[in-house]
Amino acid sequence: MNRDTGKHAKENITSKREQEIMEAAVKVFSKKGFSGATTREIAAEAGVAEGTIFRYFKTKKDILFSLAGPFIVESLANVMDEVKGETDEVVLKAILKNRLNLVKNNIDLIRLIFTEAQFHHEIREQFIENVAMKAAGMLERFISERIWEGEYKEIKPQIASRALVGMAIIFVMWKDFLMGNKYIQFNDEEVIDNIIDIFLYGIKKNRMKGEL
Amino acid sequence: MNRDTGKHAKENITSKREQEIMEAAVKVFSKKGFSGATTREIAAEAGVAEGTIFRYFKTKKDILFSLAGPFIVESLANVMDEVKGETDEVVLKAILKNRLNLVKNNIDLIRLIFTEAQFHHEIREQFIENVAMKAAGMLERFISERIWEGEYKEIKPQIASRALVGMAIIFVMWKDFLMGNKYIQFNDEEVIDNIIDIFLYGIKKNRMKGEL
DNA sequence: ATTATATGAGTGAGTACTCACTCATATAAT
DNA sequence: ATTATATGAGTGAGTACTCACTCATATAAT
Repeated sequence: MNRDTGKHAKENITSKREQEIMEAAVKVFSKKGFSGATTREIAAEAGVAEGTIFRYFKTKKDILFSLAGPFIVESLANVMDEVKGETDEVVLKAILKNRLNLVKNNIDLIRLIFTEAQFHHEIREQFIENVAMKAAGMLERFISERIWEGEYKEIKPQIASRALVGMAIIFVMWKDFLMGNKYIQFNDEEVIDNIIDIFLYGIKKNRMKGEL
Repeated sequence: MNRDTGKHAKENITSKREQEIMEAAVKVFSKKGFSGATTREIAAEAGVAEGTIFRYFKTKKDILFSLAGPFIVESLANVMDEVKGETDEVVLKAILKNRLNLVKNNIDLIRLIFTEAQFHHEIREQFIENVAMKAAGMLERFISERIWEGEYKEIKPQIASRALVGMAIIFVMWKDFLMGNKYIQFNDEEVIDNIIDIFLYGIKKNRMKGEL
C-alpha cells in the first residue's frame, strides 16, 4: 500500500509529527474502534500533548480520514513481470502470496478501515473505488483472458475472481480473529497451494492434475 | 439462529419489553457501533424511557452481551435429512443455500457481532466456541469422510472447508458492503452453483464434468 | 358491587463523569 | 526580535446511569 497523506489533495507533505500522530491513531483506533478511542489516548501514544493533535488535524474524524483516504493498492506490475510466461499456477500463487504479504503488513489498518467503512460512507466509497474495484479488476482481466482463450469454463469472471479472493481472505480473517487463541493455524505456503489447486483444477477445462 | 436471552442461564424468559429493547439495540448498534450508540437513542427506538432500559439491563454493555450471548447456530439436521442419498453437489448446495438464508435473515446482528468481537473478548470467545467451531466442524466431517473414501484429494479438511466457506462469505460481505451502491449484484442461485462447481470439480478426483 | 390498599413497570429530571476541542502561555527555530 | 510550534489546563456539550415519584392494574376488604 502506498500511504501518502495530504488531507485534501493539497499539501501532500506530511511532517514527522503528523506521521507520529497517524501511527498512534492506527494503534488506538484498532484497539478501541474510532468511537471508543479518545484523543487523549492518541496524544499519549504519540507522545505529544492533546492540543498538538488539533494543530495537525481539524477534528478527530479528520485523523481517521487521513488514514483511510490515501489507501492505494500497490501495483502488482513487478510481480507480474517476474512470472511472465510461467504457468497459471505459478502466476496465481505469486499474486496471492504478494497480496497476502501486503495484507499481513497492514492488518491493523485494513481491519480498521473495514470496520469504520460501516459507519462512514466516505471511507466506504473511497475503499470501493480505490481498492476493491481495482484489485478485483486485475484478477478479472486475467480470468477473462483465459475464458476467451477457451482455457477456463464459461463462468462469470467476476464470480470466479471473487471466489478466489474469498478463499484467500478467510484465512487471513480466521488467523486474525484467533490471534493468541489455542486453535490450529496453518502454514501460509500450504494454504496458498491448496487454494490455487482447488481453484484451478475446478475451473480449468483441460485437467492435467489430480486425475488420480 | 436460535435467539434466547436469559442473561445468565437463569431466568430464560425475556419479557416483551426486554425483546423490544434488544431489537432496538441491534438497530442502533448496527448503525453507529456500540461505542457510537447512545442509550438515549436505543430508548427512543424502542419507544421507552431511558430509565426503563436500566430496569432490564444493568449496563449498556449488558445489552450488547445479551444480543451476542445466545447466538447459537441452528441445526442443519433437517436439511441434511432432506438431501440424504443425493449427490455431493446437491448436498453442498442445500447446505450453502440454507446457511446463506440464515445469514441474510440476521445480517445486521452478524455484522454487529463480528465488529464488536474485535473489542470485547467475551464476544469473540463466545462466537468462536458456539458458532465458528461448530459450523466448521460440520463441513469438515463431511469432507473428511469423502477423503477417507478416496473420493476427494488428500487435502486437509480444515483448509478445504474453510475455502468453501470463504467463497460463500465473500459474496455476502460484498453485497452487504455495496448496499445501495451502483455496482453489480449477482443472482444467489447462480453464485452458489458456481461456487460448488469450482469447489467440487477441483477437489474431486473422478471428474465427470467440465471435461470440455 | 364498591372502595381501599398494594404492587411494580415505567418515567424523566438529575448526577457524576467523559471527551473533543480551545486558547493563553511557554518554548524553539529563524 | 519575530514567528512557528507545542503545551495542557480549561470548557461545555454530551453521556451512562440513578432514583424519587407516578399511575394503571391487581388484590383485599367492605
